[in-house]
Amino acid sequence: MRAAALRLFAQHGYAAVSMRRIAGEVGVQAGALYNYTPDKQSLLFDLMREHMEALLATRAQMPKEGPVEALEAFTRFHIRFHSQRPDEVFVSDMELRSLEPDNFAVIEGLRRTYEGQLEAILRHGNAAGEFTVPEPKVSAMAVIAMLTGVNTWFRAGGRLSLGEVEDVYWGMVRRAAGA
Amino acid sequence: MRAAALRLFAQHGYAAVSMRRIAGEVGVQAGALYNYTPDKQSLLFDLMREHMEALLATRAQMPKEGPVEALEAFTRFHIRFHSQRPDEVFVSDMELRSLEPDNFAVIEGLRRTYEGQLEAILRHGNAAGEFTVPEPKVSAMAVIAMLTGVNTWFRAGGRLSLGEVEDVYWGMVRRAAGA
DNA sequence: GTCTATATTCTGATAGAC
DNA sequence: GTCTATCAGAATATAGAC
Repeated sequence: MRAAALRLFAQHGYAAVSMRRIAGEVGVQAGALYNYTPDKQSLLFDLMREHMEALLATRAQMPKEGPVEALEAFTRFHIRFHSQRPDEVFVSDMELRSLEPDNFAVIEGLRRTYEGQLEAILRHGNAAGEFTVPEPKVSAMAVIAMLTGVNTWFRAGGRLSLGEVEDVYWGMVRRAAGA
Repeated sequence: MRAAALRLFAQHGYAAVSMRRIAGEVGVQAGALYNYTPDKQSLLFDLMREHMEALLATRAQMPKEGPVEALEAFTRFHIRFHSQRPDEVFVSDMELRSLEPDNFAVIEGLRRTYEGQLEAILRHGNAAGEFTVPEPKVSAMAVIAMLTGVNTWFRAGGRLSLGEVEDVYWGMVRRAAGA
């Protein structure tokens, strides 16, 4: 059910997908879904929360390094992690407005935590004299927006491999940071 | 009707907004809307098409310059134009999937035209020896994603003025391009 | 744990009075 | 050009049989 909901939400949007349609994908009737989720909103919220928690948990396993290495690691990690989960990323970016206020606050908090990690890397690099980033908070959001944009066009099997895409983006991020 | 639809589509999503609700915002009954649009899909499509055409028309008025000046002008223009039309940008980015195939193809074509203009600037800069951009097409999409990201956090009256935001982003774009 | 059936509300769109 | 009324169908969610 969760896999079907994720795919359908990504493709058509939360509001445009009915519980009947999710059930149809799974091969059951609509009523059966309510044995697995209390309602449609919880289904969306759980998908988004678990995506964000997986993102933070995976990043937490990365080694602590110097600013330049940390920035490169963040860049490559972000591209790789997000390119492997296009539906989760799409839903998490597009359906924030479909969350009820309490649920929105939770997801927003997780997003800010992630942004804060990149901001910290930029600040440490500035302090160490390795970066010249005038606005670490703004720059962190700018870099994340740039990196997440990979998902809008990258397709495996295209002209560039994912590793080559990482190289291009890391080159831009490195230069943008003044490293 | 169009202003109400734009705002509601941006806030709640196309599928989540009913014609009755748009009519309620306008202060008429739902049936009256059909004197102004043949159906809901046309309403969305017209909003998106006119936004993209305004974007291209406004850019067409900009003077032709050398690569560095053109890149700075593009950067500042993109941020300014998009920050003045947050609802149009949001709908145009988020509701591509709500367009019927023929309508999608039209909007997609307009988007590619715009991306191609930035790509051309980068290619000319490379040819003139003023930029060192390894992948102009990829870099153009990366820059546009980064710049459009301003809309997700910028609010007039915050710590930074729009001009200061432009300065920060132009600094990142300039360095990323190797200019 | 899935089914059928249903309550209740809402949907896009149309017809015809005025 | 807006209204009321309506069509035909779909929405979420629930109840109760099995």
